[in-house]
Amino acid sequence: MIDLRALRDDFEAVAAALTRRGVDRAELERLAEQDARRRALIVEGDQLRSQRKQAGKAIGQASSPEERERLIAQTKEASTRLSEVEAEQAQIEADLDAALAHLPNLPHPDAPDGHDEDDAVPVRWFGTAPQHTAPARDHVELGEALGILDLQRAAKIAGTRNALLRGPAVWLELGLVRYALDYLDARGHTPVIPPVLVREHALYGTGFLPGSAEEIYHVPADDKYLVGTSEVPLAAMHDDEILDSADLPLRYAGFSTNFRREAGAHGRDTRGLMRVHQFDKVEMFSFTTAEQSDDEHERLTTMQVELLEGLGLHGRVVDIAVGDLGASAQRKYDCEVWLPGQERYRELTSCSNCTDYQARRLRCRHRAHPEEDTALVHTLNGTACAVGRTIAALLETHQRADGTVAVPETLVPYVGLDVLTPPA
RNA sequence: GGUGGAGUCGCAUAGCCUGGCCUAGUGCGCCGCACUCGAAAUGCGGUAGGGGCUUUCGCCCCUCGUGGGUUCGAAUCCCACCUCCACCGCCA
Repeated sequence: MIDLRALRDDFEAVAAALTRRGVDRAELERLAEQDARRRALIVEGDQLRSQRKQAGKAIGQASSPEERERLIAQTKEASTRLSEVEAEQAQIEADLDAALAHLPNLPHPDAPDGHDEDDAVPVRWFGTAPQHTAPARDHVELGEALGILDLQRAAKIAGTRNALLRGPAVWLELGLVRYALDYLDARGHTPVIPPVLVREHALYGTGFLPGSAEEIYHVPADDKYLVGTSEVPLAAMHDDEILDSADLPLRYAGFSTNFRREAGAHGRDTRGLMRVHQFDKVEMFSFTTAEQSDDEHERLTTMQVELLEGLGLHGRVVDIAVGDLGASAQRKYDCEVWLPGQERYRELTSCSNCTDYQARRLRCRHRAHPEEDTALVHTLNGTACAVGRTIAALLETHQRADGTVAVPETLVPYVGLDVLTPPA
């Protein structure tokens, strides 16, 4: 949620920033008008309540029954008017909240213009491009040939866009998770395994609701939701808390299974591990002060690159265009890895600075001393390892002409294997 | 799933039956001041969050789990819901 006060006090700046993201200026003007009306109602309501309070005291101390009746009649009028004012205020606040809930975050001034992934601007490259003598095979072909990926049976059990890993792929998955968690733990990110079936509030607080409802699995019997990323429970950990500024940045590494309906993705990535309804992921999450968040964004992005480089993958970091940002993000970097089987760069990880947008909804604040005012924290999230996509990239990158796939050196101790070999 | 209990200003509690001197008391914690060479102890004062108004100083309103209701007036009465705890049953 954006700051309504900023919209009031600095309308032109907010309007300029949000129109970059495609928000209609007229809508913002309407919001500003509603805000003014709301405040006028607050003033009137406060006055009426104040009157009523005074009168109520006088009634309690009335000297005679006649005096008492007279005062009661007077107060009745104020109460009637107050109920009208309160009704109008409630209505306008409901409208305002609904409209605000749909507004995206103000973009970073340096985030590039544009509408979709093609407008993203590459900012750096990492690793070296793999050289294959034979034409590269894609991860589905490789996984099936190695006997570690069974998509037919996954579909039989659960429908399309599901995967079944078996044998060495399981060690690969668990090794990747431990590799990422070890890396993060050593850098101050506390490992967390959070709940993945959560209340609506957690999704609202992180900005996924009401905007992305069609992407989220809902369990109506209990009115709960399966999260699409552990960003959701990690952010909600400090819902309605006032953190000690000295404890910031507060850093976590969440591991969870993630569920996504992929409602708008018909026809895209229908094969393999790139886009499935259920996948495991290690996620980084940081709570920082407003002053720290830009640096923390760079820090998380750097760690993402190191994690991918450590796996011998080649790719680039792109600065996502404002029109392609998620609602909560002020700026987002994606790490795109070269997939030899597809002959293109594909997003493997992604890192967003959400500034105070989630914190305002979550009422997550910090302060240094009891006598100071509170300030909203900034929240940031980034993928450390999206396991399915990473396995795809590893298979395609490290495949060899003889049909085997090398396990990168850093991963060998975690996986317990140095090569994946087709069954005899 | 069943039964019972409980949600009050950081923590612990009083207040609710009997609505109005509740501007929510008390203890602990915390901050400041005094005393002290310093500290402890002691004394005094302060100590929530949010919103609005205001050039300033300040002032006002809301929040006693949440939302409704009754009433001139609700922490207090009524209804619904949420959450937590205990025990029983079932269960990895």
